[in-house]
Amino acid sequence: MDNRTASVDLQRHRLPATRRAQVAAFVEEHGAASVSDLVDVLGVSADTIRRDLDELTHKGLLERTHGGATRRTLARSDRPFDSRLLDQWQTKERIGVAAAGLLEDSQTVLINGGTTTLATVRALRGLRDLTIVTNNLRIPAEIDTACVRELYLLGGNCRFASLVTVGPVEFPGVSPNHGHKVMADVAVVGVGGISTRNGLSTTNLYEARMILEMIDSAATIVLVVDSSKFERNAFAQIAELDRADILVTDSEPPAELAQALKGAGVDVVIAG
Amino acid sequence: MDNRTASVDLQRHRLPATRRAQVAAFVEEHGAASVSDLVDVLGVSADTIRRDLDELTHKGLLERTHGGATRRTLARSDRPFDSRLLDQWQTKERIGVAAAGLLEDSQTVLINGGTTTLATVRALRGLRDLTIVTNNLRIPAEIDTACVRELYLLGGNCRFASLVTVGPVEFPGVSPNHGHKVMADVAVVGVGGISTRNGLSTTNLYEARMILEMIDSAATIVLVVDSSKFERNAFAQIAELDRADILVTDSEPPAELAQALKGAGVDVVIAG
DNA sequence: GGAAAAACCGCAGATATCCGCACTCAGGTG
DNA sequence: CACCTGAGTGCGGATATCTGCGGTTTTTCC
Repeated sequence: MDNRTASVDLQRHRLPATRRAQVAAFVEEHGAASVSDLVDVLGVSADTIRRDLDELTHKGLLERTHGGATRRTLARSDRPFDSRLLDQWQTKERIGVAAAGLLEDSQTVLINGGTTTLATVRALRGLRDLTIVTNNLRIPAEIDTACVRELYLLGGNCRFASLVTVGPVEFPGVSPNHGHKVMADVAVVGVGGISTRNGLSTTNLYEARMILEMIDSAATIVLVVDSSKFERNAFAQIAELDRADILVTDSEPPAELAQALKGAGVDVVIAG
Repeated sequence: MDNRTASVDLQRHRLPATRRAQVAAFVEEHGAASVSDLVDVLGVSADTIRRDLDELTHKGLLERTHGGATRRTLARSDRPFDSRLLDQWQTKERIGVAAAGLLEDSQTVLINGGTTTLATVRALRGLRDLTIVTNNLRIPAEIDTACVRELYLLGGNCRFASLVTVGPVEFPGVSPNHGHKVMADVAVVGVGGISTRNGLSTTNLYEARMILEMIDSAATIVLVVDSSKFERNAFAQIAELDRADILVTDSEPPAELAQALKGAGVDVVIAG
């Protein structure tokens, strides 16, 4: 119930996209939800919920049923068997589904490395005509090719541990003396730490620089961060909190951080 | 019966879809279930259960019987083992080992896409301090990290079928107005066809251009090609035979091609 | 052959959904 | 500042779906 109240608080005067992400997160967490449940939780009319549900169904994030919606029946092969890993996996998948709810057909999306961003990519099924730019080498094998118009991989030095490249967010041009910078609608960014005092950080200096470039290159910044990163500082600072627009995570941030996020104008979506 | 009480608790806003899922789960778990059983468990009328059963049968999730339903008879799992694929695989591995034998510690190696080049990468174990530049997305996950000093991935448009990128053989520079061309000791190149009259070819125009750039960027060109490619012409021509230095393959080329290779100064290595 | 159980059919009440419309509100534009 | 525009939302009424019930038909089994 307190959870419910919190959601209503966050929902007030926020973007429709944020609410839709919350709907997606709710359904993903509970496995199924009725329209009336969602009306209670989010405090909007049933019609609006239905429209959200239809929208999310169109994106392939959930399955519409009479009276509500259910989680998409997932038949995934790479589910970990270790139950502790399974918990983490489910958490990340939920965050992924909520984040995918923020995207729209035909957008250009920048995506960096990490398992949480990868979960977002797995949740894209149903979207269409996306242009994706990433340094994450695992994305081409995992993504549903039906969603993408083009996928561009950023070149650079390869890091084996995380299977990403590090380098400029840019492609060599046809003429050798100037490259193509990238402009995107949305950047989906995973980071190593998010804290009140130092903002966003990650473990690697070059990666930090790369993420900052991505942030500079996109109109809307969506952070996908699980709660274990709250108030943690990784080695290299990336940017202050106010560079982000929406934070998708799995549980309420601690009070101080929540306050800072609010002050920085960051919408928070709780997925689970 | 306590089970029933629990169900009643959950029954508040139960979605039809949820109930159907429960029906399916019940039948799946018990192997079979009668309508009256399900009526007891789920607390709805027999007609509703029947309609659910019909629905689920129509979706192929279970088999309808008089008075109830049973688990769907399992699909047969015998899959014919394709020994031809195994042969091909072994052939490629042999070619890979032979090609890896041509490389030396501390070299810079350009590698393009394809399963044969990937076999070469798997055979690198034992070499040290290599600098590798590739457009093959599968290499970072497969390569033994002990062999490499640095691995650079060429950025560009991603091709899903082959998991490679296509784009210039070049990296964006630190200053945005000139890129870094690449110079390598060896290029390990797989192609789609090799013929007396048209030389080297591949299925994709952009890939052809990229391979040519690789050839232009390396001192020594090693072709890794299995014998099924002999005298075959793929869609896009890459270069004449004389651009290659060494051909590693699995069996003697046909006479005419062997002659042409000799004329072009290409050493032929047969991987036994 | 006949009785009991199961399935089918049509109906009616309760929801859920669909559709058009009006209203709000932020973001341009003259 | 007035005006327009378009997305987002809530509302009322028409329509569709779900569900239980009584009545009828079919199946099962003795």
